[in-house]
Amino acid sequence: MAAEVRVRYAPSPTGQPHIGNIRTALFNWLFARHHGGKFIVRIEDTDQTRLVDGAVEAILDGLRWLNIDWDEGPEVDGPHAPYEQSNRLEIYQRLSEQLLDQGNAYHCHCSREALEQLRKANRESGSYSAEGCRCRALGRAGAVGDPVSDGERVIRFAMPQSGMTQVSDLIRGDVEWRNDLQEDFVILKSDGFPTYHLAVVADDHLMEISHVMRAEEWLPSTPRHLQLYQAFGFQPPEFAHLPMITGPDRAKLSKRHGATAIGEYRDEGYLPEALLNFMVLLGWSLDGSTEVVSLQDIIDNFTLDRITKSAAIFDQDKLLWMNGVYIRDLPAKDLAERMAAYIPRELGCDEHKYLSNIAPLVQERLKRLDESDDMTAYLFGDLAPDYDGAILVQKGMDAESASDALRATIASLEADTAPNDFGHEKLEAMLGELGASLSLSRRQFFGLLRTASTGRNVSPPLFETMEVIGRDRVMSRLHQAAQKLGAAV
RNA sequence: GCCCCGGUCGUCUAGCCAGGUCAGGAUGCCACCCUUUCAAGGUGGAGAUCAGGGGAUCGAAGCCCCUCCGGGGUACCA
Repeated sequence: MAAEVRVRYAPSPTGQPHIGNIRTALFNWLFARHHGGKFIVRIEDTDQTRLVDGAVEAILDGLRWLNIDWDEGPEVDGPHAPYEQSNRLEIYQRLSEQLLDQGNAYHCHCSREALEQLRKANRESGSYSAEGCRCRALGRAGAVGDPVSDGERVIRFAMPQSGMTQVSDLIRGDVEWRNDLQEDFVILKSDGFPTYHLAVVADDHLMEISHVMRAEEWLPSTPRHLQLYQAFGFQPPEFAHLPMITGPDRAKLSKRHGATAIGEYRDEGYLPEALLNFMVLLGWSLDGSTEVVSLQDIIDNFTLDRITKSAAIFDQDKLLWMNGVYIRDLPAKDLAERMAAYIPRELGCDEHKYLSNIAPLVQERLKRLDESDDMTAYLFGDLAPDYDGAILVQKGMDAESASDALRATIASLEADTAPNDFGHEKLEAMLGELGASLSLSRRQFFGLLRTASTGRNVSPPLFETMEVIGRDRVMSRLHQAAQKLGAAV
């Protein structure tokens, strides 16, 4: 690779940025960073009918969230600005004129319906045939002379009617197409906007893109692009068509497969670094055995020869596992801060501090950050007063023995602990001994205390949890539990 | 219909290009260990006739041919 590596991510702002789309961005970015090249973002807003408000911002937010930075593009600009195709219309129009002049393009007045008929009539190939549409034969002069449909005309590229077009794809190898099977595709629409094909070729050339890395769904349109490069006399870039990401049914990932927008993953509490690690493994591998890879190692080893050819199903289960791995790997303070973002209350200064005491307790139980609120609810404030007292009674006990055990615990704690003397080690020693004298199993006794202290029968280790909750609140919760049991007895 | 790409455990994949030990790892699932619950961790297990069929070879997941299946593309969408 002699020249500088320049790759681009070229999304259309037609909705929420898709996970498959973002994966393409990620691969381009990794490739650029691996080669010390440039990563460019270009907004392909050539379809005026599908624009969605706020989509550009959502796309950029998605990139930022994953920590993918761009060297040229919206907000940062660069030597090839503007980076929104809607602001580059003159370029495409000028280029279309050039093709018209060269005889590589022509005006076409045919209606969609007429073309549809043509395609149907051509049952064998099912494609539009230049023979049916006479516009190409009319040439430039003929088209201009038709005042009636002047406003409806488009410009089509005149595909060569013989020969082959071949690409040496960096991932798929040599692929070739018969030119006579290709349609004369539209390059400039009747509204004056270019189609993807014209715009992408023009801008990739103008922006000096060295490698076009895009999803496999683009492979079939590559011969069109190659022919455009040739007609313009431009040197084509290298092409690398990435395997697609599919849903469990192996069809192209779409909304019906559940969460597909990058923002949903953020909202559900996935760590960006975990999602990134997971996504890169969809189609790329370091060595076949390493799964958790640091970003630096990914960048250092990100080469095209390690990219798979086959499409990959997006496996939520494995993502969840990996998210857990990354959560467990976080420094407690960092985890606490991230958890705070998922607790839908304003946390005071004390509560933030408290949260960093809690974080280590829930760390290895947390799979997603959005569980933070529920998983810490009983640690904050007062216990929900209305949990069912019946869950206090553990397997193999009755309410009376539970009640007795609770009263004994209360008495013992009141006598032998103080607010500043409520450490988990001491609690464990004390209550372990007490439990032994009670003719209850550890499981039963500790289970009872767990439920009484937390209102749940699942929690982090009991004594650490009690310590974090603190003596005052533990005592009041024990009393509360005793009352519930008293009512039941 | 036509064109193109793909096909290794349920899933992500290593191995393929430069044929040669029980096809390796991870996830998910199951069991056991640890254990005050849930997790985490540890150990083990089930799970792939390498899509199928031919062929050349002493030898094929790898090379060649055919078939099947899956997907993508066939728009004045990207």
